Amino acid sequence: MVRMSADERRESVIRAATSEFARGGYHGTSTEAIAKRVGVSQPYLFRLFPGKKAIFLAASERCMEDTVRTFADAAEGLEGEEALHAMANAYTKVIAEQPERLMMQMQMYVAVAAAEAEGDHAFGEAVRAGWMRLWDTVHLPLGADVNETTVFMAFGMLINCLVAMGFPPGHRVWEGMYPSARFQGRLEK
Amino acid sequence: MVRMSADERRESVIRAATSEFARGGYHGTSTEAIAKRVGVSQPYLFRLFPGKKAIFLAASERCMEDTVRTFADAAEGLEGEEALHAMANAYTKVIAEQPERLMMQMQMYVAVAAAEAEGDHAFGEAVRAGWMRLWDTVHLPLGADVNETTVFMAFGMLINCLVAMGFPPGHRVWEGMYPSARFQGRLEK
DNA sequence: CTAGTTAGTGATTGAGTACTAACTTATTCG
DNA sequence: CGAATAAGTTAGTACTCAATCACTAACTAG
Repeated sequence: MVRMSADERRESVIRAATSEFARGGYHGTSTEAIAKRVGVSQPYLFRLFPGKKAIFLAASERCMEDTVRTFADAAEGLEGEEALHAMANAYTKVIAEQPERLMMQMQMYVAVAAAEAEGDHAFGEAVRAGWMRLWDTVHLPLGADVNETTVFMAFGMLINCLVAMGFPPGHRVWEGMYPSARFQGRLEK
Repeated sequence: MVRMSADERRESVIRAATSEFARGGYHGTSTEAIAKRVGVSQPYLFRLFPGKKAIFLAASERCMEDTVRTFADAAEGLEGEEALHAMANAYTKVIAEQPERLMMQMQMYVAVAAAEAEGDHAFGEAVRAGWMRLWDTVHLPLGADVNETTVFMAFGMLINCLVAMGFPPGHRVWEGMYPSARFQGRLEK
């Protein structure tokens, strides 16, 4: 038996939960599945977190945080066309290497409506705040142009949806997306 | 007691299921909730459909069909900029009047990954086929320009996500989107 | 070495859920 | 009318799942 500090365990739980929730969504994922992936007993999760919802929230916030950082790091020190190119490339890397992060995003979005319908207003607030943080993070490097930022985010959401639907790389739906030369031409105007 | 033909009932079930699945997703929606909304006993659903998955599939296909028709009708007899404007307006109307159709789309997309992970390849195939039908439907009126079509679809997906997250009308995230004059300027180049 | 704390488990429970089987009621039509 | 058929219900089963409780094993400070 490998013992860890509670904080380290919580980290493991967040990672495992992200993978599981990304696949099955909130309701399609059992706490037992998460526990199994962590390598810990199911009841122990409830000592690390007050409940399943708290685990989902933690995974959601981590997901947003990671994405914000991805873009912030990519665009660091760059501006305009160069920043755009760098951020697009960074996201391309995420698509290939961590598609579960995109899926977790999607699961987050659809979970808001459900939560709000049940009276849980806090979750939606957190997700919207995360989105605004993400928005602002790409907005400045892109020259604070609302239209350009909106297009950038739109492409991101299209990518998420295409990945969710399982379109394989190389399929014609990706044609209008790669290379990010597309973005470049757009900014030049 | 109001009796209906099985086919009529199935229609009611599809409509009710769309509303319920849009909110809770596949796993977050019970067949009892659907039955209640239809006004029929829960076991009777299993006489109208072979199982819950079949209901979800039927609702998904209907959702795609409706969206394809929305765009086809809007763009009928129009081309280029005019078609773009008409389709954008049509979708704006859907956002306002039937947000559940957008949510059902999202639920469909995330359900594909889960289904595929469970070995159900057929559902994903159906959704991807629907997407391609939708793509082709907007592609021609937009002048068969891959880039324009991709941007159009991207905006659609961004809208879906913003609606899912519950951003209210008038919020600044919508700024870069309305009016669809945005689209017009884009095509003129 | 021992007392206290922290990490972790096993057993269980109560609520919910997809689906089945057997039965009942309305409608149609010869 | 009366029998066949189609629409619908009630009761029940087998199962899953989040959460609780009572307990044990490991680490650490004095």
